[in-house]
Amino acid sequence: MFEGVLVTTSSGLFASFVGQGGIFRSRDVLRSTYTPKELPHREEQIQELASVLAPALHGETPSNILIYGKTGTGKTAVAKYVGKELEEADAGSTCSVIYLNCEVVDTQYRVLAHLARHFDKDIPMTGWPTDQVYSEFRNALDEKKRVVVIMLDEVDKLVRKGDDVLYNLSRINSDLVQARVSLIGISNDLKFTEFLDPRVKSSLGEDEIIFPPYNAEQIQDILEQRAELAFRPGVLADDVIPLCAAFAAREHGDARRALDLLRIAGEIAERARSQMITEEHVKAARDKIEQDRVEEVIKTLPTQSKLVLYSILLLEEQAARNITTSAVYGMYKQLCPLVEVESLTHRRITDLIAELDMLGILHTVVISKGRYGRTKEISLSVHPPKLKSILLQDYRLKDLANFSVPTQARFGPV
DNA sequence: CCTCCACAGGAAACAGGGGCGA
DNA sequence: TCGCCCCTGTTTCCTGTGGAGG
Repeated sequence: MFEGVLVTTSSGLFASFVGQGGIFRSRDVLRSTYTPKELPHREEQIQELASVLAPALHGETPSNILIYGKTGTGKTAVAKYVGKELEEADAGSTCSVIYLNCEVVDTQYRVLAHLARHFDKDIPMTGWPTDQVYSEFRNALDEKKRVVVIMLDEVDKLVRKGDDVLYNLSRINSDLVQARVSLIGISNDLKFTEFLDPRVKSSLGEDEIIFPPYNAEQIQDILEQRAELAFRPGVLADDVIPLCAAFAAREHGDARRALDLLRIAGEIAERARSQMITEEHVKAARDKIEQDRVEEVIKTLPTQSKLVLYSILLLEEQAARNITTSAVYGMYKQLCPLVEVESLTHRRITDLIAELDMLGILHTVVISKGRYGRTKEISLSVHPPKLKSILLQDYRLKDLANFSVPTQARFGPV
């Protein structure tokens, strides 16, 4: 039955993927790592940052800057863009820009090693005393007259682990004879300076730039600009971009979300061998993103919460109607010894159920049954078989796989 | 209209693990 | 190194409450 098909495509497993026109011209354009040539609706911030950094071109030291803004507001893109422009505008090659992401490079040693390597210094991954790495870096830096702009993306991650680096870097200029350093801190936590050493705070925050969230129209512009590069002409249905923008604007103006949505919609359309991306694909993409989020949340839940979820799952499986907190607690009590977990109190389970409700995994309603008391009715908002398979991925719960409800539990003494 | 069920959910105490200064 | 404090998750104790049945 399938032989015919196999023979015709035997030229290669991927033949059908190569042959078909495809939707994407370049899907990387829609990834967050891509830095576009133009940044719509960020002209103001670009100007501000550029005017602060401009003195570097005359060999003067620019002020240190802190850049604030929520995720997906273009902080990193603007910083990288301006950095690139600065290096290109610099004729005498006296200034350079070093970008590093403090979420990846997250300790004092690694930051300094990274900086020193930028000047072709050989620094081992580990082993040297930190101050040796520091002086190595400083010497390399001071070899000639130049201005170095250091961009620290997600500085807040660095602060959590002690801000010694920031302190050292912020006063490195007094240690230098020829070279000059200017710092740019990028943070999405507006309050992170509260945890900062006051000296670092005042030196780092000489200048501040705030990035407001995008609104729906602005996101739409960004999407249109990227879509032109990312997709083949004519594959986008008219309402796709406005829809993506509307979904993302609802989530506090995060452009990254909008781009993800568009990219995933494209991937879904491509997989479906569709010639066009339609509204349906965008909705499917939104659902997929939401599903992935829920899956991630469930996977990282503490064991106790997973047990509670599993209890509700079992109750749902035996088609119990109106699942109450105490029914869940009864089931939970039975499960605990099976996985060798200390059981918590009823009160605590009430809270765990409330948390699961908050996360959108459950849905609960408080109802009063008059004479017969007051309870919470609980229902799952995740597809039960799916939930089961996610929960059983946890090795601690594997013993529950073939557990079935003892009958006397259902019709036990009243 | 009143009662009283069977819980919800607030308040406070508690446990124990980690970080920090002396 | 020790003691102290703080933070988070938990327990204990408690008060509050919507509405069916009397």
